[in-house]
Amino acid sequence: MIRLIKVLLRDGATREIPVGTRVIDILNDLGGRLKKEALAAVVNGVVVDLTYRLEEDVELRFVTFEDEEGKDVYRHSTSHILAAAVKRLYPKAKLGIGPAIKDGFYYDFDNPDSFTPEDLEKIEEEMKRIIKEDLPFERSEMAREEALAFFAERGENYKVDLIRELPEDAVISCYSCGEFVDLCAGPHLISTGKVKAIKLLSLAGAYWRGSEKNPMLQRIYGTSFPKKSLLDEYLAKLEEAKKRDHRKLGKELDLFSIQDEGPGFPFIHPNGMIIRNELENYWREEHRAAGYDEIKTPIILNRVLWEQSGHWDHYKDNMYFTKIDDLDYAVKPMNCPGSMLIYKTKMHSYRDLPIRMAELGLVHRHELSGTLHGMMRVRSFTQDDAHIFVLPSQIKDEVKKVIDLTERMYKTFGFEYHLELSTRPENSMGSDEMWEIATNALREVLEERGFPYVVNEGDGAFYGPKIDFHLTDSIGRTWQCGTVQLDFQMPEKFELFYVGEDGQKHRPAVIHRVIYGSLERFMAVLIEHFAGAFPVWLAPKQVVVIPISAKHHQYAAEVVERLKEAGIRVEADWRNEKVGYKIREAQVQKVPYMLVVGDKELEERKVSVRERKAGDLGSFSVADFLTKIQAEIKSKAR
RNA sequence: GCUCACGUAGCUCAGUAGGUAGAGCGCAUCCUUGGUAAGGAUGAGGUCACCGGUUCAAUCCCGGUCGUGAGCUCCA
Repeated sequence: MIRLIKVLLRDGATREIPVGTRVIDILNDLGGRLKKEALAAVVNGVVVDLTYRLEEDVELRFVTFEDEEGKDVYRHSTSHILAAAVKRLYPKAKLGIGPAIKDGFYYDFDNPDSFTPEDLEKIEEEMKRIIKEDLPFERSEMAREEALAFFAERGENYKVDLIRELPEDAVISCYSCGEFVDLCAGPHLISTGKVKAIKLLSLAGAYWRGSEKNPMLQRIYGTSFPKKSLLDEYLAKLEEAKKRDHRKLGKELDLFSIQDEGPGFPFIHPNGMIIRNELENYWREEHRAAGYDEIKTPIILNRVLWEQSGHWDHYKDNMYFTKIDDLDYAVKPMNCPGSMLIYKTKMHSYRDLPIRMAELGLVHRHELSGTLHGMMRVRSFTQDDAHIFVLPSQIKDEVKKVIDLTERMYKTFGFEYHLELSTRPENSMGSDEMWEIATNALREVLEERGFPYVVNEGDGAFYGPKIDFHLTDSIGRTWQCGTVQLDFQMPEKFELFYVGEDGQKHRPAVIHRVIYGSLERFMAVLIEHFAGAFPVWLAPKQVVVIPISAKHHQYAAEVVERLKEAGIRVEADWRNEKVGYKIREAQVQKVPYMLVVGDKELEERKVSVRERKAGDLGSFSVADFLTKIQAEIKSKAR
């Protein structure tokens, strides 16, 4: 008598099937689209192979490429195909690891010779062959000793490493496709033929297990999709990202430059300064309204201060030093100590708190040369910093206000964002209790406000936990910009106090926070977000007047003059060229408005308005155009 | 910092199997006065990243330095 078990499917239906039935048999029974598209199954919340045998009553659902779990299985299986191809072509290559990642997968190899881009093409061809062979992925389990011997015999010392690190009771499984066998927890696709469209993308070095003490392996990145059209779409997205690269646009639009004479120290050109000043103006407006005072503190301060703040012990590797009259000084990597000193210059009553001190502070940090990246990752940058000195009872309320302000400002630019909470790092100061209290305070704010958030264990600042804002740009990439950090350490180190209701000295808490993060990075993100086509309020050049021929120069000059008087950033293109040529130039420079003036406009005292995206808007009087553009600037329309 | 690749005119890039270089765009001058994404002609512009080595001769080969890119690690 065969025992029957119950399977609860996603639609709520229950099936009775003989024990030991494979999930694929149920799938075949279900038929329909799912039968073609299912990649793996989830049994009681665990992702398994389609060949998995059911032994007890379970909840079962199938996953396709639409599901994250499905994508992961798909890409992970493709990484095995990559490894199999590399092993065929380069038998001496040793295997590292090969996981699925966002948008694709990678596999690390230790090969005596380094791979070249030509090798990548060969490997891709071999992968296609393996896919064509439609080799089944087969799971097998091994005892620990057996697995160690198996991989040791094949010279796979990295795999041996991995097995050694597995917990005693772990099930050690391997998957094979054809002659290729890899240590792997799985699950995998039914066979290599399931993979339709593949592309190897790049080649890079990566330390074994992410530690610079270990040997460097060669990492091959790639991606795969169940349809060629999806792969093409993804590759087009990569192209689009390349077109938006702020380093490329920064050059083309003459916004900034980075020179050999100052790696990581950006030069901001006149066009870039216009954007930056607009950002600062907007920032000051919002901060004034939110009750902040603005300060400015020195860039170079005495060593003693940095010892007191803890930076000397916890941040020295990232700091620059100098000597003045034989005394040691440091260039500030953060603005907080300066703010602490200003707080200490006078007595504060509990009635004065919260005190919100904002500073657009230029900081310098020695980042590793290999991490520098345009204006995203630099060695000197201006933080839109603020330090809020609060009574312990005001902490949560102030953190909420900071989140509100951040939300307001990000909305202006059209960014969506998500939050991450970072907890105590290794090299940090203060007692566990203090960290506990601070971390809980931040967590409570997040929970009370109902914000979903991710926790980054051990990723906080050395003086306190933090909430980071990761904003999402117009093509779905995320960037860390804003952060709110709660700090009980600096007030302690600097012996800050306020006089309480009881006439006694009490310790305030400090909230460190930035909204843009750094003006440099924020500008870079903006450039990529808008693909260089800035909203009118930010556009370095808002209007170009285009006279049709020399006859119209005088009228064009009048128009320019009127717009200039109204505060519009306007220029005319006086060059001896045809209209189409001048329009193309303005279009390429992404100027929001072009005003064409010729005989007709001269006669009617009007301008023909062309908008960079919408095209020809027809003719306007100068006054009407001014009303329109000024309204757009005022509302910061996007 | 580490691995690999790269560094030629303001920009984007070609090139020389070792004999000191070329295109397009841009710029200048001239012709053209033209109505919504490139009119034509002429010209200027480079110690081929820097320093050393090999060679009769190096932009090219070799070594080093600096810088850039893709990643690793790290972060606003």
